[in-house]
Amino acid sequence: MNIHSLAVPSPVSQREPGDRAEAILDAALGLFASQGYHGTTVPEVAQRAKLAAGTLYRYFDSKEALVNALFRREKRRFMLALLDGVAVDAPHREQFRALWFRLARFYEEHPQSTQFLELHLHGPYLDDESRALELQSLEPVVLYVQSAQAQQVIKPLDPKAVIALVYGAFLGLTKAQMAGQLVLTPALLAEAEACAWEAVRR
Amino acid sequence: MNIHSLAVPSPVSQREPGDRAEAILDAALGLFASQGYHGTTVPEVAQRAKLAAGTLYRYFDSKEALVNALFRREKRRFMLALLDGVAVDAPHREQFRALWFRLARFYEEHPQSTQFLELHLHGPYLDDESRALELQSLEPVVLYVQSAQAQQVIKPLDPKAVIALVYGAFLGLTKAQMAGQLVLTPALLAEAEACAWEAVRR
DNA sequence: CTTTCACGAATGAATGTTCATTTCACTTAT
DNA sequence: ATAAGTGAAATGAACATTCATTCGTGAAAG
Repeated sequence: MNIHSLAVPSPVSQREPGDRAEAILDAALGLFASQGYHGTTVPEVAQRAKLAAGTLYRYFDSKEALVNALFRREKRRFMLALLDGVAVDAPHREQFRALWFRLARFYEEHPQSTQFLELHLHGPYLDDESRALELQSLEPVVLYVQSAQAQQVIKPLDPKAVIALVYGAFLGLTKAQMAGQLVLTPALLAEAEACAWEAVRR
Repeated sequence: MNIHSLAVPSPVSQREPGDRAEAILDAALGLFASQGYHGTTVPEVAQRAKLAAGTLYRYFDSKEALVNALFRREKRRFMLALLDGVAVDAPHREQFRALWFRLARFYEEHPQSTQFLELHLHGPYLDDESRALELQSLEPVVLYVQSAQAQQVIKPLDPKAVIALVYGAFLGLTKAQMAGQLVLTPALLAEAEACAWEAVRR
């Protein structure tokens, strides 16, 4: 996709490209999340990242490459926040609560990322690699649901329906908060967690 | 209006019964729903509505006026489908079921409308009138929830949280279906309705 | 009955603007 | 000096919108 060393003199490793590329991705996140892909211009992204429009193209081949790189970074962040170090041996009820509050924490710390991932899930500009990552990410959660179902703890629905219901409910809350209709206090989040559990428990 | 609207250039004398504006809105619905506002061009809308780009401007002042007219038409359709003729005297459990299946029916019959309304809810191109309609539409549903809460039938959460949870869960299902991960059979919808009720019942 | 006329509706090429992307002259570090 | 990185401006394409023109129709005139 972006930086190949084919047609260019071999790159001397005296720079720190990570920082600059990260800054571009950070800038793009806020803009894509609030204005969408087509509603955001490249010069806008560059300005927020404090560089000139042309310079951005040294880090990303195109606007499309940028949005895909961003999607993959945010998706990985999200899945890491959701699953990394989760206690797979805990009771299913405990795991459910843990997953819910990990969702809540990720949203609290990265609302733009949540918004971006939701908004761009079905964008036609996402490439095969991004789509593959999307599918692959769902797998561990499906396994959790199936395990809980095997223990008769969660209703025997299609696991993807279970996920859609619970995550959909969570997203509904975040949307209401972003629209200013609701404040997601810890108390409300805890009550909503109980609701979500009641929805899917056997 | 014009009784003889057979003035179409060559082939078409069997136009939509009423208005040409309706044909434009129909065309715009499909495009805005799948490509978003900025991702859709006016000539594209005109072509799908089978008229020239310039002609569209005889019916709508601008692209923004078009998307607002469309938003209001679809929002009204949606609220009508959800609430019109609902049995306000039935038990709350019955009303909940009725509302859920009205959602399902509307989605089944107008998936693009569901998608459009969800996608454009927070677009900065929506004007004050559209936003006012949005807020006003929520009111009857809030009243239903409050009534059920007064009867100790639904959990005493913020009514908007109840709505966000239930409608969010429903939207989660529709998204999963549109992504091809799920098929919303009548059986699944009925099971999901039971889940949603378990989530919010007292 | 046929021709002419008037006028609103419809057209699509033209307009000015904005965009993604490229180019190039300049800086900076070696 | 040289190589690599950078920003400002240039470029060409695509966009929303406009407008001079054409078209189709019913009425009027012959």
